[in-house]
Amino acid sequence: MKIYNTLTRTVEEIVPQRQGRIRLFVCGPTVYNYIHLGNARTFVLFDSLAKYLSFSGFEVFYLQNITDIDDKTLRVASESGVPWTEVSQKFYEEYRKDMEALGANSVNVYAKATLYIEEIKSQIRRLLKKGFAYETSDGVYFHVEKFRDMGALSGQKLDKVVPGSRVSPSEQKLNPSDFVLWKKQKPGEPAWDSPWGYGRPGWHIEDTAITESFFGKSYDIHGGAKDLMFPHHEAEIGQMRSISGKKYLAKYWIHGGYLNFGGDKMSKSTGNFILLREALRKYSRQQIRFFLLNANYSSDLLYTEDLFKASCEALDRIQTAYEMLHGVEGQSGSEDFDPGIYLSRIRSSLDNNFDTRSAFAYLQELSSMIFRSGGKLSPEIAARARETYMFVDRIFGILKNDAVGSDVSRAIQGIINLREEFRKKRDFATSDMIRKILEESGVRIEDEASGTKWRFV
RNA sequence: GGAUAGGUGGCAGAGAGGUCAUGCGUGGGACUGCAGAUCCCAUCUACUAGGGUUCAAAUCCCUACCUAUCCUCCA
Repeated sequence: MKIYNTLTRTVEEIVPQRQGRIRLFVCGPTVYNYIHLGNARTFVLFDSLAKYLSFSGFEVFYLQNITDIDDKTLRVASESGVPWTEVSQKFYEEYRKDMEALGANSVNVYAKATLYIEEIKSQIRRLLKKGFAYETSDGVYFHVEKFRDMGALSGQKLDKVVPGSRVSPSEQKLNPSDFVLWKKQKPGEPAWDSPWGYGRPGWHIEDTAITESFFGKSYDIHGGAKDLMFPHHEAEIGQMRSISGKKYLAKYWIHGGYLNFGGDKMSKSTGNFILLREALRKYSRQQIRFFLLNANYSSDLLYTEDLFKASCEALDRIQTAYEMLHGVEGQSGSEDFDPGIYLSRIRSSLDNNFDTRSAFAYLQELSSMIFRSGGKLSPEIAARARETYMFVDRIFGILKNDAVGSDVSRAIQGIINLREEFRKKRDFATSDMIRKILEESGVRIEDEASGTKWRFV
């Protein structure tokens, strides 16, 4: 498949460094709060991408880091009067629960930064030895001027970067863009022993220490949302390539767009966000995933209630067509068609820079074909169509596969049979009441010529 | 100031030189006890502006304007 590589600014065929195996790393969350829908967008993207790469025949190893020590962790800890380790542990667990609820289950290893302190120190030691880092009274810093390719990923030129307003005058940095590798301990802060005294790792170094542990000095794909491109990903590249001397840290860099909310980027620091778990209370994970994936992954996506609803309508139609496949009459329709072409079109859309929007458009076309057939498809065609839906579902997780034949479904079927008795007697007042009560309980029923269908809403 | 990505029908959003994107919405009809779902017809000849290249441009080139994001923690 081809994918847009931020590093080269072109769409490139993915050719892994090791035949048939892809090593994928994605920046995970800083666990000091619940994740929001914008975070979820990124994780759903890479979850789906990892699954698609697997389906495309690659053996994928998907690694994600967990930032479990950070200024924000400490701030939350001191505000709530809870040890920082409890804050991290709690929100790490909540993050995992959220991912589970979202069906994002393709990560092989979640690596917590604090479990890699030795590896982090080893990297810092090597950077110091090679002259890429220097020590000051408050920490160890990476000297950006020593790394020629600094800024290559984002296109930024060091001398044009406006230094942040938060750079305090007391800092002894050689260049305003120098970033911290090791933060020396301040009173009351947690710390680990090191050649540079007690302290804790900087944010950027944890990722390269973790990826080096698992993948070595170079791997295939690095993912993340585009807000991490500068300076975080630049810093990672600077650190690892300075150590390794290799051409790449990762050969392909994939950046996802933002989820915007109320005109602005969804962001924890501005308070402009919807928590994923809040969204999951109102909507199904299928609806959330479809909404997040029904857009170009690198473009920003606007969230509004209306747009979300429209997306749900579209998904509903796909879902209804899929369900219709279960009840086909087994007779050939006048308009037989080949569902296989939709599957191959979906695959080529995905092969083309993971164009999920077009892939879904084809799925919608397939759905229209099924509706147009009026439910009269040969079993063979129905089976092939079902295959297409299942393929899409295994990668994107957008279809509801309610267990038909479960105890619950038998109970619901019983109620529907009861309602049918009233309908036969033309007691519509009672039958409508049953329908209304079922609807309020989350079961929608629809009368069709072939019988009454039901589904969860 | 620098960097990056963009400007497509009522809305969202694909396409990347010549043929229907798709979905949501809207109007009408069919079906139905009603509702829903679905179908049919209609609505829509849309591509920021101005130049150019070409037999042909939403798609390529130039100019202008506009938007978003990053340069500070951020998925």
